[in-house]
Amino acid sequence: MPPSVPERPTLDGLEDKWSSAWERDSAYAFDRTADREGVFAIDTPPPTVSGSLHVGHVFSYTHTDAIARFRRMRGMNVFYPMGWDDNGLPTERRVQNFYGVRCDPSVPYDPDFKPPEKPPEKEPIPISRPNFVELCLQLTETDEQAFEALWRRLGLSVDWSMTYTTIGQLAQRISQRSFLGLLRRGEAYQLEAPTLWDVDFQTAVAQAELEDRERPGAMHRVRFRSADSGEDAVIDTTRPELIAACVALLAHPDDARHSRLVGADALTPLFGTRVPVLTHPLVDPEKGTGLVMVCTFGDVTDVVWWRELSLPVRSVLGPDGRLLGVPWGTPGWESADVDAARANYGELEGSTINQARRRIVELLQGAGELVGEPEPVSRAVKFFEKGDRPVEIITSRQWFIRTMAHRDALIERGRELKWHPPYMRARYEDWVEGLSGDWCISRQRFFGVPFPIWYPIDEHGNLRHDEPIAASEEQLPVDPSTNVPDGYDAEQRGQPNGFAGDPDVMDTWATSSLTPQIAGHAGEDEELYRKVFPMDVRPQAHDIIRTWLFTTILRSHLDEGVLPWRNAAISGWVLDPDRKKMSKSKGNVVTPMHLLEEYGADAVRYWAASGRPGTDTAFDPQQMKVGRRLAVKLLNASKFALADLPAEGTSLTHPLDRAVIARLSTVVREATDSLEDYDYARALERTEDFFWWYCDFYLELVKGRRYDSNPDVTASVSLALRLSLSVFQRLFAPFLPFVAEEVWSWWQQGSVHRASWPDADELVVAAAGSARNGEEIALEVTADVLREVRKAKSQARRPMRAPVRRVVVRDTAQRLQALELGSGDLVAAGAIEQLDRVEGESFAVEVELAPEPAR
RNA sequence: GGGCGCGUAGCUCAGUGGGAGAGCGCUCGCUUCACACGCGAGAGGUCGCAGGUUCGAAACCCGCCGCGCCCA
Repeated sequence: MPPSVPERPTLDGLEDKWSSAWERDSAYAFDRTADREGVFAIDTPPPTVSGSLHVGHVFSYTHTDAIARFRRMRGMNVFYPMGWDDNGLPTERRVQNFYGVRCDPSVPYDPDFKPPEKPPEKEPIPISRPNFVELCLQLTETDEQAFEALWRRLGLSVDWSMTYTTIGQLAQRISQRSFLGLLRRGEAYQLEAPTLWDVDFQTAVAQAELEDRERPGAMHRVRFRSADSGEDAVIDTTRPELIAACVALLAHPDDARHSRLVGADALTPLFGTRVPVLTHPLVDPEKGTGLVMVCTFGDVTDVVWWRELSLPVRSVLGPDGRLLGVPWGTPGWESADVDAARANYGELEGSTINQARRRIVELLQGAGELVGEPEPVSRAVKFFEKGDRPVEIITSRQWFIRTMAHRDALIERGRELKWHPPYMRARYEDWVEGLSGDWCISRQRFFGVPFPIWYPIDEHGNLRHDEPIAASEEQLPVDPSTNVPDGYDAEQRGQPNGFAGDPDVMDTWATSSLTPQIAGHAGEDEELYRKVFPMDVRPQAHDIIRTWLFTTILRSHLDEGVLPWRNAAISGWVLDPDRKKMSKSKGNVVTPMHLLEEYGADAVRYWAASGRPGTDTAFDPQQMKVGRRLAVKLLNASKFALADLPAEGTSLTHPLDRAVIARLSTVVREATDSLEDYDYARALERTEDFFWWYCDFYLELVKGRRYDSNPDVTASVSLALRLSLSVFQRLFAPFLPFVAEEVWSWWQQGSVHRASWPDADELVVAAAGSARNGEEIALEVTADVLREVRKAKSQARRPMRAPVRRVVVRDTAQRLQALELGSGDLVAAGAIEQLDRVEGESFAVEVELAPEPAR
């Protein structure tokens, strides 16, 4: 096919032109008839669908796309699906704000409900759970369409026929099926236990969803008294509002200061409750008085003490974060002075934690039990990462997946996995080693995958949590709040001798930890699943190693006994120009669409692909300009090499042509090795570096021969140009897919993205022993001299085409001999009339310009 | 407090034992037959600080300082 090169090549419109062509030709479709060995499967991260994608998404998804395109050109059958993570709290919050509604499960379903045009300014409208879920589905679908449009514009080579959502029927079936399997095998269990709790969202949260925030507080020194001797037992606490929940005082076993108290009981101030004074090695004798109170529950250490010392539970905190009513004087709530306890506690009941803390300090002061003044302190407080108030620990019934029992095996799995970059494995191991409890997966929320579980109700109307009724395989996916278990009628819901559905939904990570199974249709399409699982690579950012990466390994380990993938490719973050993490709360988030419009997709991708694996990278539009320049350069170099090019010969007969191909083979080898090792950035850097050199020196040197009228002269250079451009176009294809496709289409059949990746060995053959004959040195010396000639012209402020009367090159004999091979091109490119060579120790060039012509 | 990473030109970053590098920015020049969205040239650095290993250290080791992230 003769090349068809546009008169004025341009980048404008390439995104639309080629993305629709790729869609039309199913250019990136996974071929499910192919062999398992030829499959390269990617466990694409499903972005959270709440709002919009930002430039950080563009950054990391470009990395994955470059790898996908490379593997495809290597002949692999690439499985590259997209998923949308649309279930969970982020969506609920977005729907609440967007429509001005809130979910109230007690409200009946209204089939005609329409959200108001504008959200109400004051109170959100309470709507039923099914109505709420409908709005969630509606809004996420709109967002997902916008996300897909952006990905297409960016040129992700995703197979859009494989898209899944984490709220979809497929994901629900697979999540529920996996859960039921875990339940059967005893890896999932239900337990009433102290649980991390967010009082605003009123749901359990997991250890992995916590973050520390530094908060001001105050250390209070509070006097307890020994029940028998009346002796002081003074403790320090930041949480005096929990004194009513105190179940023990603790000292370190070696702390002599408190040994007389140990073994006796103490009375709590204000409430007069007897609590034992015990010892535990976790108490820090250096802190405060060395005596601490244990409450149920003030923090996670309290849970440890409560469990290890078999202490009772006294809960004063409700799920809404307010102090509960307490039946003083009944078993468990005994008091030395019941009336005083009632009176004092009456001041606190119903108030929030902060209100109660202020009031109890006044009560303690009034009773003379506060020693000194509260001392301001700043300390790390645990928050749910999406929450606004500190997490509390509240006893509730939750579902757990066993992790503690599998810790050693999970660390071993982490060592089987190949990490890119390798040091990221430390984050995984640190996390697994630091786990303190099993994974709580139930959430008291609405938009998520329900537990496929009902409970029988006995004749007295009590739920039998210990006899859960599991859904059958045929029922999946089920919503136990509308579906009915086998053997029951719908009328029996909530009735004595009837049943009740489990009201909770699964944590969003409990679904997204199954992305390899969901994308591969595990248990649904086993032929497909066996071809793609275990997958080749999990690409993701480093901040979710403890959540997504860890839980995915856990689920595959428990369900399949294997690693879910062989490689983990960890990307960094995009930081703002001040090197701060981009986040919505900081208001420094950059949305990508306008960048794609201003610089073009290839340019934005160039910036993204320049960020090293695992390394945080500053947002830098300047780099996008550089990327655009590179794309334009590829257009123009291709035009030069292809437009009206004379016929090529069958072999490279000129030494410089052989040399440039030999050097290109080295670049191909480096780029290939780097990409094989997931180092897209190095591959791009090496390719780009050589390409600019090639344009600045090789293309300039061969111009004389390229435009020669003698076909014997042009045969070799034509071959070299076509060969090298073909290689460059393919090397750039993973990074600059649009411009690469454009220039490829001028002269080649089919898509460059389905072309075969350049082969370094073939280039070595084509270069025909160039390196052996010193021809690469010839190319080097020739370029060195040309640079000196240019320098002389530039310093004389003359045009580059200005004629040179004489050039004297001083160099070693070997290099002078090599220069002979390139001298023809050199004198043409430099407009040199006479080229002389003088043997010498070191390289030096004298340039004598021809006199400036009279104007 | 522990772990990991980072510190090289004004900026963004390559560089893992022998020569101080690239791009951008800046300055100067050049309508050049692929490209002015271009080309050529130039200025610019105590390689965070201190010590050690070595014939030789930006690189390896130790300590410190600073930044970031994760964990406690």
